[in-house]
Amino acid sequence: MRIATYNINSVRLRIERVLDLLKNSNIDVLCLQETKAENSKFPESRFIDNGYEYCAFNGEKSYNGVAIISRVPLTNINIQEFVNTHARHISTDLPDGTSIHNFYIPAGGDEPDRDINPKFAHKLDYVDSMTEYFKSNHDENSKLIIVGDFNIAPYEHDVWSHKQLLKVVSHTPIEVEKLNSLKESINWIDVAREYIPESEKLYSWWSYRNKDWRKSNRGRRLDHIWVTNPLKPKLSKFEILSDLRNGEKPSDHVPVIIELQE
DNA sequence: ATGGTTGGGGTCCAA
Repeated sequence: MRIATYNINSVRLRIERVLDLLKNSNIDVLCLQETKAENSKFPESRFIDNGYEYCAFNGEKSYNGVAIISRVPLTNINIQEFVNTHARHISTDLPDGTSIHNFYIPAGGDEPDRDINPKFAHKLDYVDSMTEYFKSNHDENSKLIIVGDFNIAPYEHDVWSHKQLLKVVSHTPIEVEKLNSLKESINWIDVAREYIPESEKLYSWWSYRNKDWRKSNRGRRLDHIWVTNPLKPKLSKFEILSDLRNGEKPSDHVPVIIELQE
């Protein structure tokens, strides 16, 4: 079973790119963020026509939006609201009973101060609300996967310069602390760092504002896949498709993939 | 210290 997460920054603009990913990387379940399409405009038929019969989506006009695209049946599709009504979450069960939660955590604006920046306050409250949700509704012995654009790069080597980003939203100590509490809620395992040591630079996002993303390589690891302990022995592969930052009209994020043995 | 780019929808907001 191959599961991917990808912040696509408009599913309609990049539908061909997404279909290529599904085909070329043999994906079973794809979780998208920033679809930027209300549900009536979600290109569901394009996925169905390409062998992905099961689509669950939660969108809104212009902003946010998440979706799960699958070639295996999805059951118990559920949408939770955290803090407000933004379309930032969707979850489903897979045939083997594993539940998967797909999140688009708020970016948080520019100023890392909750008293003067409501977007930053929203981000911190959002992560707190996720922590409460998992603590009260789930436990570490269930088969659970959480994926998405978390908009937080927790470790020193999850950003290109720890020192220069300490006061930049996505890598501030308060955000990292909130993310750590979420991680501890039901003892989540950060799959990326099971495969690639914390001492190694690892990114999933590069800003559009750098002329040559590869040359400047000012990246951040904002996209995550975490699993609970019962799934740990089933993990068989981890990939970040950095090459997809290239080509015509790329997203600023790249796909992150895990493989689980059946 | 500043500005750099992109997408959606509509002449600006969010990332």
